[in-house]
Amino acid sequence: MNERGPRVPDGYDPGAFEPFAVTVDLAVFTVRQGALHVLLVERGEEPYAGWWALPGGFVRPRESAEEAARRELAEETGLDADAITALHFEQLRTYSEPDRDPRMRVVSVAFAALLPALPEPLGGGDAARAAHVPYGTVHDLAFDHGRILSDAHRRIGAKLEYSCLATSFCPPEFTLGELQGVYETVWGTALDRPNFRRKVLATPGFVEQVDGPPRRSGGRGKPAARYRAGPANALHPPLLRPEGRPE
Amino acid sequence: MNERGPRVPDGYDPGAFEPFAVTVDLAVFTVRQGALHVLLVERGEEPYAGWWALPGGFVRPRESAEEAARRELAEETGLDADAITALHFEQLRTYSEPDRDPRMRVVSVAFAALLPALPEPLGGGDAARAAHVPYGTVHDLAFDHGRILSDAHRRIGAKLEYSCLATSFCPPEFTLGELQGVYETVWGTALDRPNFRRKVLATPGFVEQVDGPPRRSGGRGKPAARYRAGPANALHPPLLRPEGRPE
DNA sequence: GCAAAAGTGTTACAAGTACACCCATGG
DNA sequence: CCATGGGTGTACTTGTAACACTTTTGC
Repeated sequence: MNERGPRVPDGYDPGAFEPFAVTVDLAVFTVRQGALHVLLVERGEEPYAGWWALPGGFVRPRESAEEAARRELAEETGLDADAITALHFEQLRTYSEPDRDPRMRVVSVAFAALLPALPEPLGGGDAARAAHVPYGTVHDLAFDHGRILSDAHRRIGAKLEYSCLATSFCPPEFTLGELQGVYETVWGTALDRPNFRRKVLATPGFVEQVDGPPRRSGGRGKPAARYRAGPANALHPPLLRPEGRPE
Repeated sequence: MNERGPRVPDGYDPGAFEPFAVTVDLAVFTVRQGALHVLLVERGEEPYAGWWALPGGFVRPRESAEEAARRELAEETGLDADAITALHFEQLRTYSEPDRDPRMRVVSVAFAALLPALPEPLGGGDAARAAHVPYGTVHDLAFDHGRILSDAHRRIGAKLEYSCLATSFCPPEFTLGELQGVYETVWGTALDRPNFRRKVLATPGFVEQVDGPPRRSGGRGKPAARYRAGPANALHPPLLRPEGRPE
């Protein structure tokens, strides 16, 4: 039967169907010290007590999944609302297998978010235990979160190829070396610097040079010019990874 | 608060939160007579009685959204289970704005499906009124289905660029002219035939030539060689549309 | 001076674009 | 014999890959 068609006129009685819980799960990525990190929280109760899990929570009655995702991220990281609205947020897909949560029927909308490597304000939120963990070091996540996380990683990697997404991993001003580092850590491959440079600068609106003194990127080496993200959000032609396979 | 964390120990009482209805909505595309068509159903009841809408329905207590989508499509088209499992099915995204359905809180997981232009078995299903409508001719759809449909169209168009998806629009055996027609009708642009041909044949596993007599594609012209879909599902390098902008 | 990082140049090759042209069939 | 769609060849342009080389800093 099709409850939205004319054949089930009582299909809209809120008590006529089994209730679903709707949650959001967040895959929050950061590039720190040349390694890709993910924000994880430690569960305090059964099931999976003591396990690492993706941050997330219930969608409230009067908010959309996107709003819930932003709210949860704010609570988990302690970032203020302005910072949250600025960063890249993207719906991944929805996980709805009947037994993905042993307690009840939970349908979860997964999101990916990209953070620049800010001074770590964790603990400012109300999360019991939360940490940016290097991607790939925690293999057993609660529920189906391991699958969600690997789906998110694959998606982010693919999007770097044809979008300007990489700047979302960077602070407001960055060097081309840092930008290249984002690609290299997410993809796990080395890139040719001269070619990367040309490619980025040849794409109009990807990055804009910032006037002013060049920036020191730590210790040795020639000071690099500073750039900020440009208005473009698509890359044409795409910046394909060496042996890349999309999707 | 975060009901999946340790701070809300009663967060799992099924009655403790407002119930959500979870539905699936389907954007079912076909290429017929050189035009892109979408499967729409006419609503029989309020709200939006008499309006065209995407087919869809509630997710049942023991099925995933993917299973619900396949079941609904079978009911709507009358196709048998084998045909349904064979065709391309893809989760698009989830629409969760609180007021997208005026009656109650409905979270809908949207799917896109691609059908080859089969002999139309519509009415074999139990849909009141369903039809393959040329894409773009119906502008006012019920609920937020207009938005879902345009999102689906954009996604399908983008996926043609880097996946072997186009063969899903074709019958088991097809000509390169028909395959090119799929690209041209979905993208709305003309393609150079010699280049298209070379590109497709140069991608290993995209199509495989079928031995046997060449096929007449209607009336005039040289008979074309027949092909079937190959084992590949990604296109490397991608087949970019003339002035394509992804996403 | 040496290592490290930024930045420039060059060359060889692969891929995409835009055509002109021939082939087989139906009317 | 001509319109129509299938199929081949080719020159031109663009993009990519690889790598040599110079510049500017810290130590």
